[in-house]
Amino acid sequence: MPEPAVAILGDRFPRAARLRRRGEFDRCYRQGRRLHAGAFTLHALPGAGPVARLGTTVTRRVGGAVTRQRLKRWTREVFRRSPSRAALAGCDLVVHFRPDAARLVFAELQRELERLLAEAARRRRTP
RNA sequence: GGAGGCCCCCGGGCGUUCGCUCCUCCGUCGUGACGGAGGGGAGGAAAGUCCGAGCUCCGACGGGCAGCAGGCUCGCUAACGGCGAGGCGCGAUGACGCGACGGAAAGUGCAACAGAGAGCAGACCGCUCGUCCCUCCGGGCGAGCAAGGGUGAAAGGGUGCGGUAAGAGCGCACCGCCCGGCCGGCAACGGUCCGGGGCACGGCAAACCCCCUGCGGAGCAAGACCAAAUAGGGGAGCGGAUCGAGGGUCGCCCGUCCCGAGGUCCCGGACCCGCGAGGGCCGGGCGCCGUUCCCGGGUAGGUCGCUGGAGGGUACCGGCAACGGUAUCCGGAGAGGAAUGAACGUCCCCUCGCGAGAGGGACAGAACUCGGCUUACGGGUGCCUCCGCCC
RNA sequence: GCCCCCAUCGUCUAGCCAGGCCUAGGACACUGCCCUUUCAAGGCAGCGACACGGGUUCGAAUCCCGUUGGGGGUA
Repeated sequence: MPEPAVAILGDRFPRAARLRRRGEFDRCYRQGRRLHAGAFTLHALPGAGPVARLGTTVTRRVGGAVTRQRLKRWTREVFRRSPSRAALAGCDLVVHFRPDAARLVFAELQRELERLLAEAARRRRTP
């Protein structure tokens, strides 16, 4: 059976759509294009895979475990429903939060992250 | 009504949509995914990592020294620095709370400054007597004293009476203290009916230390297993007894078991000499096969460890209680860049607003698992204490 | 995750183990004055700290407990 296409994936977010190894993160940091928002950075690395893959990193300086987990969950939620997701198929993405991300609320994060995702998708089509 | 104390409980509920993770069942490809159905899915502190255990590895263990920890008594417990009850001390008007609470009549040490004197002490101002000088005030010398003043955190019992030149446990009464007996209590300790002692023995052991008790180390990134590559590789062992250099583990030392180069004897030999008894020589063999162990090589990855356990609820029984016993019921997370989220409706509480409505609802996220402690934090029931007012 | 260590002026540090001499010392920096035509250098003076909360002691930066905040090791 061929790998499931993005259209079949829909709004779902299984393991195949997540970065899971140290090396994959490092490759994004070193070779990926960086896009900045107020409190976080998006590292985007184009690839040949069938789906876009996402990883999230938060420094301990951001806050306690609850704060850091919340940011990761929000990030996944935005990515999962993002309209730019299909256009980014094959890309490896890492969202890294900086210490002042603790003051973010969901609506603000959603607006900024959507902006970066759309930008990444646009630059991929027209390099 | 206001301030507080103690114990216990809860940690938002219901519904819809889109997702995540694990388990079971079914189906398809195929042995791991995908699809479908059903079910489970953060806490009272999951936290800090401060104690105590289980579990795993370091080969097993004993003794001494060192080190560390604990330290009123009796219980509870797998264990504890935890909990319960009791004793003593301190704090609070009180309910109640807090306590590193063994030893200073073993030794060593410490006590700045002030003060005459700080450890088996001391006489600065004083008090008294004698004597001398002096008109008086007062002063010198000798002797006795420590009541009063003063210094200090601390100055060798307190109050009163007697006593005296003035004084002093010098004597007496009461209080306190020490020793012994008696009584109550398992004990810590208490009582003070009894006897003895005029009182010596100050403080600090979160100073060294002494006494008693306990403790091997590391930690699930412990540890175990698996396919593949360097690699169809290399090395050692595969009879017994005895002696035994030495080696190996928990900070050090010693010892037992353990491992063990090698020696001796026994043993073996298809080789050499001899007719033979036997002697010599060689050997614990080489090659091949089998088997055990080591190196490669425990690194990245995968699987296991991984959740059912000193488990929880209820009832009865024993116990003041902590807790224990019996019966019965329940099944309560197991991820791995790491699952509980997002959006909305409604109910509950609080704030703002005449109102429609708006905003807010704490501390905080499992990572091998338990028992505690500590810290953070929202709310509630009950009982109790003190104060004010009313009847 | 686990295991350790540390905390003193704005910065770097001494004192801590054996408590009192600490009203906490030094260097650089900062402020003012002197010197100089001016600046620098130099001299004098000043400002300025024991992370926080309890406890032990007559007395705590020092000893003990807790909290907070930093740092390191470990695959």
